[in-house]
Amino acid sequence: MSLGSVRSTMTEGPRFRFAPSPTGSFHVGGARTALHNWALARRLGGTFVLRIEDTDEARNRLEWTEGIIDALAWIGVSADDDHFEGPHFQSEYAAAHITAASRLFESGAAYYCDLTGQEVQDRAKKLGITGYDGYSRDRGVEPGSGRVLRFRVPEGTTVVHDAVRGDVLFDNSTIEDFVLLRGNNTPMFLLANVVDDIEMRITDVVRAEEHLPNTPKQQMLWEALGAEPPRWAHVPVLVNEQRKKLSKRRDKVAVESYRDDGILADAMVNYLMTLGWTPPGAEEAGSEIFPWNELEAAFRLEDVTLSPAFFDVKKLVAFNKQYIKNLPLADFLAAVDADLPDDWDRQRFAAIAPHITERLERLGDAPALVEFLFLPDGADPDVDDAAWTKAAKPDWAGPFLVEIAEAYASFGPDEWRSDKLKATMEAVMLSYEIKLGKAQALPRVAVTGRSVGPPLFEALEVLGQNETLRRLRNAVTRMASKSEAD
RNA sequence: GCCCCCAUCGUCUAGUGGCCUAGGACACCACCCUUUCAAGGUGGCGGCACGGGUUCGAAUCCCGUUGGGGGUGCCA
Repeated sequence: MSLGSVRSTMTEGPRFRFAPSPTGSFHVGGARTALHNWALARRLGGTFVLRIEDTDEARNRLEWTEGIIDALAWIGVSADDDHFEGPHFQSEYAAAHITAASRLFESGAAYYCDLTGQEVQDRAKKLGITGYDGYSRDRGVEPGSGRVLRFRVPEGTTVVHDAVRGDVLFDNSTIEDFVLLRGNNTPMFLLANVVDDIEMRITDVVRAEEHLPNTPKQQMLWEALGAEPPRWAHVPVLVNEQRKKLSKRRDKVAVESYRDDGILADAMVNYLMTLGWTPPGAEEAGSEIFPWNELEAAFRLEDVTLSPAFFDVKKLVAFNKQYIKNLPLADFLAAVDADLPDDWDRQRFAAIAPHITERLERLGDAPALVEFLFLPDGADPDVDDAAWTKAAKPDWAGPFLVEIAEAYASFGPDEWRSDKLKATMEAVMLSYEIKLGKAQALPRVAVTGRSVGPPLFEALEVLGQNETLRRLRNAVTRMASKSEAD
């Protein structure tokens, strides 16, 4: 990853942008917006511009920015791709913001006001209105310390053409003369944002719906600055189970936290894309699982839904399960490696891995499933008492266990294979008139400590004859002591 | 309060006036398969918020009601 200014080689085509503020973690909603912009930029042969809106938090800039770029890379938005441009930093455009503000003042599109925040509030209260009443519109206030620059909202109606929702009309009389420059002469978000977009020749603004109410103000600024406004698109917000906008405080929203939980990037990307949109062909396919290149080729703003979407972790996990199951073994081993204890024998894990991939919801579930294979020599697994009691209950359980242990003891070194282990158990169980499902229960608890896990005979093959016999004999002893106690 | 947006199964959605007795995915339930658990297969449960219009015909168009959400800073 390089933080140097990466210039896109794309010179034509639409220019999209993704403009996060560097506040630490990367929000899943932001990830979805980035994905939308990315899909469109690539499909349309355009550019994805990354701009870090770091107006006042410049100190941790590098660190946060690296985090954002890494998170973007994780979801496939790669800074090395030809369609990627940036990062640009809002803080580096401060001069342009001030210049634009001056132009607006000189043209009369904006004016200074010397009221303090408190005075504005007091006036509003007295007048029975909310917000600013336009007090200084025609007072001819000159620039000066403590004076804010406000935009002179013209009369009329502002029409926002939105690719997702169609035309949205705003009566300008409902929009107050908003602040462009603070009393300390620093630019407000709205101004900085618009000036940056103009400077970066942005043609398409695709973002979450929460920005829709800002849009008429921004559009008026574009026009006042003599620029042609971009194409707008506002996608619905992501909400929690209470149907509130996902928030950092209440909800688990950090992309990194899902990654750390063992959610695969492809699963996250695929799931995020299905919120507010369905890939065409999903119904015929009976599945919503699609590779990125197909999602990218099919995504259209016009097809995006209009209502907020619940970020459902259950469905995310369901997607993740599919993706883990479909992962080539080598990729699975690489992905899960970080979740395995350092001292586990990787070769041994690789031997059992094919039998656990379809049993995992998250990568991090892997260790618990096969722990019994990685105990120090001579150590016994923790036995689930309920599972043991249940498996040991039938009258035949004890004698059957003894016979299995004896049969397995007679295996030669080359015979210790899952197919033979299974065949032998099937032969023994015949005289007990039980099925394999019942027969394997006690040996399973004896060897793994639990009633569920990977297929037994495959696990035994990996465990090896010595350790298997030791655990089986241990269990035989336990059965014996139990019947004595009775 | 004011402005804006939205409204199909529990959830994500398909549906752009007749193809809808409303389709799929996730979740849930049952059965089958089975070496436990998974996976897989089959089936099931379950929805057009409400009220008025328009129309031969409305989930689809219009109006209203209700409900939800977003925004309303010298935050971004």
